[in-house]
Amino acid sequence: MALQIFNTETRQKEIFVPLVENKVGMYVCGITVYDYCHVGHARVMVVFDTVVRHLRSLGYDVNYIRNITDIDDKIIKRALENGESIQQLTGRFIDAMHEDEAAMNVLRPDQEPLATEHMDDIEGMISTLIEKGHAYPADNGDVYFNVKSDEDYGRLSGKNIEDLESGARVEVNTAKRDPLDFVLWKASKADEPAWASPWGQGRPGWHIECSAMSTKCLGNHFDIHGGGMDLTFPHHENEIAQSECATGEHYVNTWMHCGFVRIDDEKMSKSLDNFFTIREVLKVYHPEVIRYFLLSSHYRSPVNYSEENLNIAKSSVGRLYSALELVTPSSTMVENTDFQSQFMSAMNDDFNTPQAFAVLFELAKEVNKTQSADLACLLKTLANQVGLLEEAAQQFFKLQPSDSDLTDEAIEALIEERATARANKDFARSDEVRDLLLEQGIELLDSAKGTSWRKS
RNA sequence: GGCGGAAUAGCAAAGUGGCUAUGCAGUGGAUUGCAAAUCCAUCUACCUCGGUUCGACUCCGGGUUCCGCCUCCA
Repeated sequence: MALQIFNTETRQKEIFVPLVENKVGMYVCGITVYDYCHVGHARVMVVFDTVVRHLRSLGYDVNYIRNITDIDDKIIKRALENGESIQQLTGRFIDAMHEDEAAMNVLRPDQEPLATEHMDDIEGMISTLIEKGHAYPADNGDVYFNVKSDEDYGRLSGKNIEDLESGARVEVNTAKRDPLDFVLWKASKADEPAWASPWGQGRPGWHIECSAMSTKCLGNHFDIHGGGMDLTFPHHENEIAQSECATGEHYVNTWMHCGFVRIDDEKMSKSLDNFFTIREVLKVYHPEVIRYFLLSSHYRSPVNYSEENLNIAKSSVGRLYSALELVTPSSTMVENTDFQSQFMSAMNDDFNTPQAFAVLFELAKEVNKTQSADLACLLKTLANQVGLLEEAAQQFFKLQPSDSDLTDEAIEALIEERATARANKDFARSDEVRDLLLEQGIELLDSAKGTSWRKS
């Protein structure tokens, strides 16, 4: 089964055909760095990381670009509040973002362009748009994109200009010729950071940086562009308008958008102040549990953040690891099994991770039953393709975040003591030790090979 | 108001015009000194009303409810 991807623009799954054979150019809208990343950001990171991993496993040479927005109104405001420079603020949160990603097994993109480092490209694209009559400098020093000059405007989000006009909110900005026009270049006030431009001191509008940087990194026309669903309109719609009006070429073949993380059936977002940061959640759950949770529903569906659902994810990942704890994977994988082809088919069907997970569970059952080290290797290999089961199995169960104060040495000592008691058939003491450890969230598992432990 | 997406067992979540999805939890059994893990068996489903069909959870139409975008948002 060939890879099919749901394209937001056509609202259907399409067989993926890259522009250049065996190569994929992919751009994903990253985050604006003025705070810690939350679980909603984590989903975008994990989903597109999984997309890239799968494309690579299919043999594509992927050039994965994800930008960082390091200049905008919120950044300016937050830096002012904190009494620090913009560079200090963004630098801190870029580092924090990289830590969070690394924790969740998210591979770094090939390039992470910063808006502030591409002012020339941004300026160039704005100039071209003005030359071609698609943009105009206004009296207040701003430069706007003229939406009416783009006949195709609205095709990604399925909106038409008339509907947008009738639904337009009260426009306070009178410098625009039309309420639908959006800003490409913002004139700066006296105390704001500014870059020189033919239109005076200012900074870029939000949408233009992605058009300029994606074109710079991937060319005028590339394969895949992704982001969260909330970016479909206006951000990506505006990107298409800017890019296609500037270059005269088709901009992007496949648009991918991932669904929201919800809390109590509401979108997790900064403006609703109902978010959990990645680092908060990592204090309670192992990174692979979070990763599993985020991939346990299809990327376009909403996923509900709750303790119950995280706990389900924890138990589920535990089941997969149990198989690998029971059977040490060999170094030779069995190729061309049904499991492998089912797994690949699921992933080829618009990255159907829940279906792929079902295959992993069936494979885990088979590993448990047959004790096949080769199948265990297959399980690990396939799971690795979606960034799971990368830990040593024994380690996974010991690395669960918990409140226990016991050191590994203390646990091992108690296990020793219990072993002696058991050898002497002192089962009362043996059970005492088991209960003692259980109170600390430590579970003991006896087997022919001896006693192992895990944090519950 | 415009546009778009959802409704599946206790919970989570795929999928299909007729055949056990899967995971978590529950129940019974095997195993265990006792447990856990594992294996076997097992109970709970497809929002509602019509239509098409030999047959619909799956297709079509009307409802209902929920969510998102239309302002910054991943």
